[in-house]
Amino acid sequence: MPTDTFMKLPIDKRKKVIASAKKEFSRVPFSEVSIKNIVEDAEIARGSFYQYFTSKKDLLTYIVKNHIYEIDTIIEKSLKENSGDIFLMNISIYDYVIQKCTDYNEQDFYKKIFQNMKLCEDNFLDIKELFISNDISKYFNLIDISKLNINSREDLNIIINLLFTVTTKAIATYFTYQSKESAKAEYIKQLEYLKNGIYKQK
Amino acid sequence: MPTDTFMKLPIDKRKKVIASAKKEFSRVPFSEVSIKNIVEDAEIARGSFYQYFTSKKDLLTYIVKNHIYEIDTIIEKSLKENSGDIFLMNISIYDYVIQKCTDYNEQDFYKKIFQNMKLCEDNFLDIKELFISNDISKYFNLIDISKLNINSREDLNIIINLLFTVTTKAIATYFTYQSKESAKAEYIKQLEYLKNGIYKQK
DNA sequence: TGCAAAAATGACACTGTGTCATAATTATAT
DNA sequence: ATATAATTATGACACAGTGTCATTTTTGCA
Repeated sequence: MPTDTFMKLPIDKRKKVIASAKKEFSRVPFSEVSIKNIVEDAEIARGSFYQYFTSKKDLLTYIVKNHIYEIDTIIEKSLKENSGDIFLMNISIYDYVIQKCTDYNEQDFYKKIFQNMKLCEDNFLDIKELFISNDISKYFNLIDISKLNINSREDLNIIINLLFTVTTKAIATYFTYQSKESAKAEYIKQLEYLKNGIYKQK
Repeated sequence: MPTDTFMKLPIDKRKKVIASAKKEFSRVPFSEVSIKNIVEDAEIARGSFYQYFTSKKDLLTYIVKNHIYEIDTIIEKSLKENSGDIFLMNISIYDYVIQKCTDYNEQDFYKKIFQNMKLCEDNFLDIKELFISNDISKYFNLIDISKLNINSREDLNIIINLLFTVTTKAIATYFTYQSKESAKAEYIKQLEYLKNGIYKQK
């Protein structure tokens, strides 16, 4: 989290810093982002940056979480409105993230974020750390398992992970597609295969 | 690719450079890997490094591809031996990569590689660029589609991508698991869900 | 108005980068 | 064996960017 100092800044100055940061994060992958460029573009002293943020990671996490802050709410809402359907829940996450990230001409920024997201949590830039605040297992009781082909709580976990893997990849891929419609169509089709199986049913 | 100069080096010197590089790549994620550390550990001059490799990326790609060079052969072999079953093909890829990467005490190295692999191709450290040399569509005619629930060539592509996403993630996750057995068990279960569907079949 | 707390500043010491002129070694021709 | 050309090795060098911190400037408030 940014420091109090940053939070108390006049809104215009704060916006300018964030705008410069987004510009830089849109330019190159995370590891190549230069704080020098950000402070020059935002016209603040180098030292000031470190009075506002503890690190590059701190800054990026703040920007992203500040923008995509409702995921938990979206998950809960979707499950309640769709009688616990985990497929619709995943589509809700997908739609929400896509909508948020393509609004306000932020495509370049989020394209970079998603493309550079790690496959697996190591340092960070892992989708889970960046977006999902807590353990999603708290929503397990909202899921309707009667339609699912599971024998244990373990199985449910495996299914959730499987769906999450596919949704995450689909979001990341979305930004590289020419046609946004076919990106979504392909994702929906993948979910259909997950639902009914790739094999022909007898 | 490394330069001719590197290739013509005495085997011992080459091995020493590669060993030092692996040590460094095992220590930190790609972006933090320092060529300074590598040349010091390998006891070569800084300038020599740049006479051998054009970049850090060049070096890493060489090491990995040099070690995991048979993926294409594995895919072809598996499809031919298992009458075109794409699920068994994915398991073959999984097994081959895991076996290669856990042999020779290279776990730390490959753990770092997979954990820092990108979700999507941007710069690189994308699994596709690193491992798969060519378009896999050349194996399409080896796949038995009679068992699959598809209506078009497009559908087959979607299925392949879906499976590949899941397999890639499973490989990456493998290195973070305590129990290697349960890592594989979970992957196999995910494939079962992909095969027969998450929904109960009537 | 004065003074303490908060915020801003940029020079500084560091770390690491890739290059390149020069030196050392090796290969080839006579 | 020797001269010469080609290849390879070397580390100093100029750069770019980092995070810190002593100092200056601004702000809030008694």
